[in-house]
Amino acid sequence: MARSPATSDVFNAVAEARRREILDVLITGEKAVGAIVDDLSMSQPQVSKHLRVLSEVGLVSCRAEGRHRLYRLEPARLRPFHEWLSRYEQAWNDRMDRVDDYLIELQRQGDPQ
Amino acid sequence: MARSPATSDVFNAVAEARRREILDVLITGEKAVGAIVDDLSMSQPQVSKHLRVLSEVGLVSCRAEGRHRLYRLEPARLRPFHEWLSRYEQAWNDRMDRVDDYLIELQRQGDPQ
DNA sequence: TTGACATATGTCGATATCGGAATATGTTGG
DNA sequence: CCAACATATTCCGATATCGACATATGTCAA
Repeated sequence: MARSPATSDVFNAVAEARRREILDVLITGEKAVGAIVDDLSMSQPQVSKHLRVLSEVGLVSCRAEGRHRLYRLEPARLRPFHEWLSRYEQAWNDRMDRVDDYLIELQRQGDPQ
Repeated sequence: MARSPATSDVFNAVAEARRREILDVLITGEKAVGAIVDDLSMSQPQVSKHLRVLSEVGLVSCRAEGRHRLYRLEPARLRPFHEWLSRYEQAWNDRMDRVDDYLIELQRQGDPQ
């Protein structure tokens, strides 16, 4: 057997740094593909392909305006994400209560990379 | 050229469903590898490998107890995640304000998968 | 219609990744 | 030391994915 599907869920879509960059650019509002290409330094096909992935997952939506295609962030789709994270908030807080431990831990861990 | 590194950051570590399952299991507290193997239905080597990835990113820590190795969640490492998400909260809220639009949108979008 | 512009799609090579099976390392108790 | 157990590592084939390049599709303007 091999790898499981992959790019088909929000988690994987967001896992790619380039795609996060695109989402970041779209925070300010609707943008055409060309505008994104200019903002970031990526080839146009790349941007289009990444937009496709983001689109398939619903993280962005698209609207035609003349010969341009305006892509727009769909923040609602980040919800699964948010919900998943919140399940860990409690564990997080439990640790945070013991501030000393937390600080010691940060020190001990350092930056794993 | 080819794909960029990958498994080396929190986003990618969490992108894999199996790894999320492991994290879920660890929410309740420290567990040995064998216990995780039992809880989920994964082979022991798989679990060990995924734990390695999670460990390299700092999402779990490990402590030896006899011949067992107890893995523990490190929720603090989810912070980058949380911060990234919060950048989108505003965009999210802006949309939520217009409740009608939101509902219509949910309807229009359906579930992309 | 034609040509210019905007975007999408297809192909390709290099590499990463997953899961499975076998095996290596490490630890404990007798 | 040895056997049994717990976990880690290595090797493998199958497949996904990325980025680069070339090309197809689509839309406007004259």
